[in-house]
Order: sequence, then structure tokens, then C-alpha cells
Amino acid sequence: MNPVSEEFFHQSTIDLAKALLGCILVNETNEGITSGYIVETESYMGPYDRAAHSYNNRRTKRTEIMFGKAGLAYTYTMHTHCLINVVSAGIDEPHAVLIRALEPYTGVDLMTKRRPVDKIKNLTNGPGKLTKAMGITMEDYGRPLFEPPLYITPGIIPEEIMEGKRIGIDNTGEARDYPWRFWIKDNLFVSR
DNA sequence: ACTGCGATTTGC
DNA sequence: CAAATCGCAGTT
Repeated sequence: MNPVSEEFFHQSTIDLAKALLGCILVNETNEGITSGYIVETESYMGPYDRAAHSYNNRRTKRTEIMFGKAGLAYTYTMHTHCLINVVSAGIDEPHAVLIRALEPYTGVDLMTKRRPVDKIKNLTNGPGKLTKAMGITMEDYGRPLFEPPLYITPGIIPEEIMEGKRIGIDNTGEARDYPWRFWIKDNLFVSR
């Protein structure tokens, strides 16, 4: 399957977060190819979203890539984990979509080798888990997600999309209640 | 639900 | 330097 076009990323951050559901995230590394269906995402709208790193257009070395064009990867380290976001919106609009969970597709052997688990369900059902299973690191910061080695391809069309409050952002005032988390209904690999 | 772990970034 | 952080795993 070929990557999506760069134009795919040219839609509003909310629309992009929904459009990514059912798409396949692929990573080609020296160890082999892994991929998985995206089943859960969250939108972060920097300028007016207290929960975003780029809130109030805060521009630092870390957030710099979000001010760039849509379709780039924004990776960052959180505790001991690496998390991956898709940069959204236009130049100088620091929006992003966090990829929170995947359903493993190809390269499951390699993923379980990188991240041993007792049940497959626990392999990629969280943002820090899926990056480790797929071998995504800070090396991928700023990579375009519409060409190899790390890219998105069309997958399936979700039957029904659910939406709700985001996770892990409790101390951020009103922003915590914004319904900017999206997931595929009844999918086993959604994080919670 | 509640802990401990833990490292990078950021602001004081 | 100290505080904060878009998690995870293991235990009540």
C-alpha cells in the first residue's frame, strides 16, 4: 500500500484526528517492517489549548516542529517513553494529533520481540507502548509521514467513531473537558 | 484507585 | 536549581 498524499493532512485538526482512525501507520527499519491500524487519537490545538505543549504559541526547541507544515512527525519524550504526534494545520499554527493506540497489523513478531507482553491486547494500547513496539524514537522527530520509512497509508473506514474527553491532562483548567479524543467504537486496542 | 519509577524540558 | 510532564506496570 502506498503512503497517503501530503494533501491528506490539509484539513482541520479535528477532521484529521477522525480521518486518521482506520489508517495504517507503517515503520520500515533495519530490523523489519511493522504496521498497525490507528484506533485512537487526540487533537491538540496549541494557541487556545492549555493542555498542548504549544499553548499560547509557546515556541521552543521542542515545539518548533509544530509550527511547521502539516504531515510531519512530532515526537517527544515523556518520562521514559517516546510519544508520536502528527503535525496539523498550517505554517505557524502549532496544532497536532496524538496517536494513542494501534491495532497490530504486520510484523507482530518483531513488535513482541521489542516489547514482550503476555497478551497481544497490551502490545500497542497506549501512546508509549506503540512507539516502543514499532521502534519509533526521537530519531523520527520532524520526519514527513507521507513517505518512507515512517508513513501512513489508507486502511479501513471505521464503522462508528466515538468521541470524549482526553486522557492524562487533569490539571489544565477548562481544556481538560474538551471532547477532542476520538476512537473506533468497540475496538479492543483502545487504551481505556 | 493508588503507588513508584524516571528523564527530558522548561521556567524560576 | 526545582517543578512539571499528553505513561506504564504493578499492587491494593
